[in-house]
Amino acid sequence: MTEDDDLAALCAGAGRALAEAEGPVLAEHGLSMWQYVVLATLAHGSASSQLALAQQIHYDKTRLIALLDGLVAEGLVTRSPDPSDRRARIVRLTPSGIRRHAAVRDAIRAVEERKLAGLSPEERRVLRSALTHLANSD
Amino acid sequence: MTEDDDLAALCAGAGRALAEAEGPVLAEHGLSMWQYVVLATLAHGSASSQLALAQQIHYDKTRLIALLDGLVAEGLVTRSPDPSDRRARIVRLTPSGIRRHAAVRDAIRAVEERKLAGLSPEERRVLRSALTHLANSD
DNA sequence: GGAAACGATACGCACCTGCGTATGATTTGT
DNA sequence: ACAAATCATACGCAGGTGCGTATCGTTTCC
Repeated sequence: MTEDDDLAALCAGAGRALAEAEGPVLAEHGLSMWQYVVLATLAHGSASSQLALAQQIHYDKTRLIALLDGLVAEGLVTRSPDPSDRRARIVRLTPSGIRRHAAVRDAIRAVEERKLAGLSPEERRVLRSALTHLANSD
Repeated sequence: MTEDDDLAALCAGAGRALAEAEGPVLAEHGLSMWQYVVLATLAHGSASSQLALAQQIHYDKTRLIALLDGLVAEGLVTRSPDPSDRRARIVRLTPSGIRRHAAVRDAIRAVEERKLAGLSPEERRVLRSALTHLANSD
């Protein structure tokens, strides 16, 4: 019985299961998946311009504008001109955005914790490391 | 440094990387991702009706018809009436479909092998088992 | 045996997505 | 200083996606 599914299919299945479990949590906090991804990326601090942000999260740069508009309207992020390059805008979390992200992140982690139940710490470590390897190889 | 990305984000990243690597391989064999998923599912033998097939691969049942039409037109699968329930159609791989699937599956596995380079057999085992666990829990 | 459920199919709709194009402001390279 | 590249933004288009609805033949269940 070589069950041997494609790795891609396994990733897709796990990803879908996680997304389905996390969807309601995001909804409770009034955020869409992409809005959360933006907040998380900004919280991580690794995005300078809007273009860089779009590339980092693999989101269409022309539609990122509307996404950010929504977050700005909710007071979760700000768009300020970059003093060193006045073409670019620097996107930053507001204090309210920081709080919102922290709250949602904790809720998300609780959901993941539940989905990971039954896996040893070592298995979890290997899982994360292997997924990171797959995402960054080649 | 609690890099600690969301598991969902990690799965998405790994899945995207695999899909990007496998896309060209599928194209070389003249198959779309969904066509390959159907072939693989049929090869696995675990689908009776078209409805069951759609649910198994999480594909919209109303659009599965056109997908199957394409595969039938290419002579890779057949749609025959189920003798035990004349409403249902049994979808089967043709000999040509079996060969096509085997060829693509081998090519896909070679790609995955390359992406997995650097992971020990034990790590690969844990990865597969953990992903399966995530996909099937709850 | 008649009503309700079910499978395959067709069709339309609303949304999301990636992609190309355009424009204005600003920076960079020569 | 002038041309070319760059960033944010707007707009549209073609394709994919899930979802609801309808029809037709068939099966199930009282």
